[in-house]
Amino acid sequence: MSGSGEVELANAEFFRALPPERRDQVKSVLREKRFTRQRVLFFEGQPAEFLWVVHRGEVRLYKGSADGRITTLEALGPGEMFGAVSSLDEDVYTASAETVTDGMAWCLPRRVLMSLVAEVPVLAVEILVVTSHRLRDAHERLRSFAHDPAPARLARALLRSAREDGEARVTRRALAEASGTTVETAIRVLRRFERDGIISGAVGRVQVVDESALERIATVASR
Amino acid sequence: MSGSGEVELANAEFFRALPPERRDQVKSVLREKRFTRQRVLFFEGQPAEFLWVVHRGEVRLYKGSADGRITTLEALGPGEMFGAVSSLDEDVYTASAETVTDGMAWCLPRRVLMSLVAEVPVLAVEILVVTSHRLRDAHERLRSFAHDPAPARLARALLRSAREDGEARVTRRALAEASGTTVETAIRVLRRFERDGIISGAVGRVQVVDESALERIATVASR
DNA sequence: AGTTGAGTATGATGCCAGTCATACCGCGCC
DNA sequence: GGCGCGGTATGACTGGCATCATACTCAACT
Repeated sequence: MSGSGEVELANAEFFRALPPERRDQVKSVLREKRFTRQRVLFFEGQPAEFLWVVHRGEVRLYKGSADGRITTLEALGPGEMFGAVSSLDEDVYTASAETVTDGMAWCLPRRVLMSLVAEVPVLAVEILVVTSHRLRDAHERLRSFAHDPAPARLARALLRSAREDGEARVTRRALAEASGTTVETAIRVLRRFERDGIISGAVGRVQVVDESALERIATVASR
Repeated sequence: MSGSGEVELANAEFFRALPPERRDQVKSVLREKRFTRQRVLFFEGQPAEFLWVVHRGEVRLYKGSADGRITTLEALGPGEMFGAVSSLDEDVYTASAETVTDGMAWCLPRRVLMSLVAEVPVLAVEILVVTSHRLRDAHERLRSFAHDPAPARLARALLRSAREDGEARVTRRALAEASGTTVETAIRVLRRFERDGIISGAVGRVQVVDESALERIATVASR
């Protein structure tokens, strides 16, 4: 995620790789989907109809387990795309998408995407760069989930969602779902961070005070 | 991973997207790297010099933690590529690669890869399809690592590495590293599987007897 | 045959974290 | 104001899994 403002079509992932004249052409096919917070955009398993690009607001991709637990896979902000992977090589979405805040997203129909990529192959490179980055990210989180203790994973999640000023607008629940643990553990750990002067807490908000301490916790073997 | 035989250049990932005349041309630039088992091909953090494609044998990508524990990210067989993601959008490898068996791999220098993609953009689509598939895979494992108990994760790893006849040539150690647990737990869980008649064990080898039972354990909330 | 080492196996111990139950607080809503 | 709800918080209980120590089996090597 990269900031919470608003992004021009021309600067958004995917669209920025489009030649300007094409961009206007595509614009007419685009649907604009306005949304309020905590709305499901699509569920895992539904037919992948669109490539989505966030214009304003925040969206998260997640997966649910059989027992109802949820894991957040990606948090996306203005300019970032999602649904591309499913649209290109699978016919259904392989994760669910939910809005975090109010906002708006552009939707590009799958068929248009396909023909666009066929005509303007550079688009594939653009999508590839984004996908590559996310794959590396997923690999690193995979390693972390495999062996890192909960405090380290939570520290990572905190650093991820904190802005430049160190503030993170996230609930304990959101942090838990992003770091593969439960709300209770998140609360306990964050409470300890607060006692140690590493963060200061508030409702639905966490202020990172000692960033380097968090980074130490996130990376070190922790014992 | 897809079988353990040998693959023709023309059928390998990446190369199959190349027009035949180009293929011969590229062939002359290719290096053939022969290897024995348990050899490190490259470490995480080293400059990404090549795109690799397995010709014969098995290779795995992995990451190590500060405390020495290892997580296997991908297991790759004949025809499958790796190092592409790093080569394209980063200048260093973002994971380590190690051979599992004896075999051979083709190495395509990074510069050649870059210019090839620029000239033959369809290559980007080919790489994108592979990368997309791996990203979806990584996401699913991420969910599994976040909340699934060790038996479910091990069952998954077993199903992944079993061939059509149900035999998996893996050590307990390899299974542990692929499922985010320890050798001891892997042993314990596999022992229980064996008692329950789900698998039959041997040194460095596991025979899946009751595949559907494994699938149940892998997917169900396990309690 | 004896040695070595890798893989496999088991039990004891302890910690970490998940579950359950409960409670408080602030806030929006009726 | 009273109510309900979501987020936060805490304590008691429980269980899964890691750690450590130890030992067995088998194959390779000498």
